[in-house]
Amino acid sequence: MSATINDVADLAGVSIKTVSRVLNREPHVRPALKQRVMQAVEELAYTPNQAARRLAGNKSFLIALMYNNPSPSYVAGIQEGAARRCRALGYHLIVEPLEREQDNDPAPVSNMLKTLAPDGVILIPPLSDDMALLTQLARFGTPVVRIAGYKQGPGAILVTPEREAGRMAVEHLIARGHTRIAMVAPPATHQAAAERLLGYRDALEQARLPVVTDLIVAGRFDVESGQEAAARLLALPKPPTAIFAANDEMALGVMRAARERGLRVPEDISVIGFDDTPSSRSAWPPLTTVRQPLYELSAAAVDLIVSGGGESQFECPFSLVERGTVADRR
Amino acid sequence: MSATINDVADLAGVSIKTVSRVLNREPHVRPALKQRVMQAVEELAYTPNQAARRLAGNKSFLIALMYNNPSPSYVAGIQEGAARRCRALGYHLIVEPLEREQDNDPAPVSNMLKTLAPDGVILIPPLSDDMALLTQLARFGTPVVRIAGYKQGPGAILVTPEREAGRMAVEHLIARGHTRIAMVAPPATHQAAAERLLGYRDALEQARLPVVTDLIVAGRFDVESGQEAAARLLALPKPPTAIFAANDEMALGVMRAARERGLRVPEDISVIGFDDTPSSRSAWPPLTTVRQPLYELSAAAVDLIVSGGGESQFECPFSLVERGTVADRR
DNA sequence: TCATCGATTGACAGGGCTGTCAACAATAGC
DNA sequence: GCTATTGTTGACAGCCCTGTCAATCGATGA
Repeated sequence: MSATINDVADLAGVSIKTVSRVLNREPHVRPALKQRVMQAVEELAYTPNQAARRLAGNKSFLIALMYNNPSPSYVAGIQEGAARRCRALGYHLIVEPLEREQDNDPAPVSNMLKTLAPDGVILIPPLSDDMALLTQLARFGTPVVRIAGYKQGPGAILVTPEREAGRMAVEHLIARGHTRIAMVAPPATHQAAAERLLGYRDALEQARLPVVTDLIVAGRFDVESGQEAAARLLALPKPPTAIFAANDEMALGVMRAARERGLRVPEDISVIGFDDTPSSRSAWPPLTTVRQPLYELSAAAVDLIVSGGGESQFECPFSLVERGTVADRR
Repeated sequence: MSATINDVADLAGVSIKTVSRVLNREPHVRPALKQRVMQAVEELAYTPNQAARRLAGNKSFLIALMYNNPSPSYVAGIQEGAARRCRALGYHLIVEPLEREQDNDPAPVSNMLKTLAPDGVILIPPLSDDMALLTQLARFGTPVVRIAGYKQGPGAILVTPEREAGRMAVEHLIARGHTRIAMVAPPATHQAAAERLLGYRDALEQARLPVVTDLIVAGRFDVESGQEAAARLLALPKPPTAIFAANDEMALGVMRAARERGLRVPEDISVIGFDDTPSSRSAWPPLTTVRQPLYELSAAAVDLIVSGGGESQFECPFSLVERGTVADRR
């Protein structure tokens, strides 16, 4: 079968403990020995056995990604970055899709924590702010990284500057000459996304434009709610010339509503989304949106767990993806 | 810390071996004892330690999902079904995104197989037909389930009746009075999807309609290639009245091409896709498409691994999702 | 009634690795 | 040159389970 640490030790002519030290990058090994060991490892194509490692020590080299986020592209982006980074560091990623927030059965989570004892857990919104879950994880002492977490609570928070990103989107609109800008806001439950609304206000205020409450309508992150919200917005006596939707799905809904009223995008109404989902790319006209660096974000989350870093913030660059739904009115 | 099997054995007043037997559903345990043990397990909230279990026995209770499929929604669907089923059976899912087919570095895979020793591996297309990978997996003796695998090769194949599904789509068109039906075919490399083309022919032949080679153009599964293909199709002297695209992205491209020529969907040209991605739902008009039962498929894959079942076929029901891109010409 | 045989139970030995600790070597300090 | 440190190395125990195998129990058949 597969080579064991004994084989390597024999081949290198050292004790298994020394091999172990080399493998775990522990100090106190002379370079010459280290060299010999590494060569033996190479020669035998030796790979340490994870189960034995975990049983003896306390590291499992496993990281769990928990989510109940309904957007496949968001989850996939995060997952891809995390898995790649894990691989590079000799870790592996376990995925744990949880049921919706209502179903707060703690058993599956406790279960997983006990059987697998992952070295860390990555949470993505809206789980990042699920207090019950956070408390449960804290009881186990498992390091937790909350991506785009917002509320105070146990576990490192990896803040994404959503507020700045929201502002960036609106500034783009303002720079194109729009002054009457509406927003399809995120649902109140999604705390991190609420920051986007704050960014919207920031941009408006900085440009000395009024913040009109009629121009802010909350949606539920799906196409239908975006459509409904936009229908209301466009029926206003003084309708907006541009609409910023808190995610792409709702932006697509906005475009639908516009079309229903016989309005052309972007000639009659400009639209900007958030997330850069595949849908936004394949829509017609292709949606101008804000891209989150999911890949980099989750890679950083893994790093944070592996390095055992405490509370930390990661400033990552959002970028505006200009496509075809914003008209220049200057 | 967490309770061990010894604690359970003590509480139940039996040997640890008996506890082990109960936990693993082995025979030769008297109901009375079984009862006592289960109660002790309950009381201590005991969960067996995966690492120890694997070290001692040969089961890791881990299943690996490997993919390099670029469609987030496809991967997410499969993953969701697999992870849920795993949880129900006491297993866990590891995800391994592989690099594109070109990068055939076997090291990461061997590595993972040796360190984690998963009880099985699930492959999704196009990996399901990656011979190099299949051979490598076979060398390790790890059970493999290939979702929508096509070519002969080692490992159980889980066939999805893509051919029938393709035919279903085209029959839908024919039933609506279309007789000149084009297809944006899948790339030749995607074997499973090639079945969809066969289904297209089947439907045409059964309806005694001619199979015109000019009406079959291959795409690359992305919006652009769908657009290009449709541009060619629509520029034909006798253009089709309906186009069946081998996936949703290309169908969206078809709609784009139609719009560019000033054609209305579905009034002037009907379009039907394949996969039921989120994009198809949020497109305008929403795309009529074929839904694959991804969730059920991957759950079945897990079952196959856990039960140790050999070669097997799973007939799963595709369904036609009628939305707004097919006109009735009768 | 007694040997026989299957059902039931437990003792024990690892599985592959890391933590602990003791042994020993090299270096520094006086 | 000699002791006090610090740096290196290995022996050994043990992590928590399962496989093996022997022991015990109870029932069956002669």
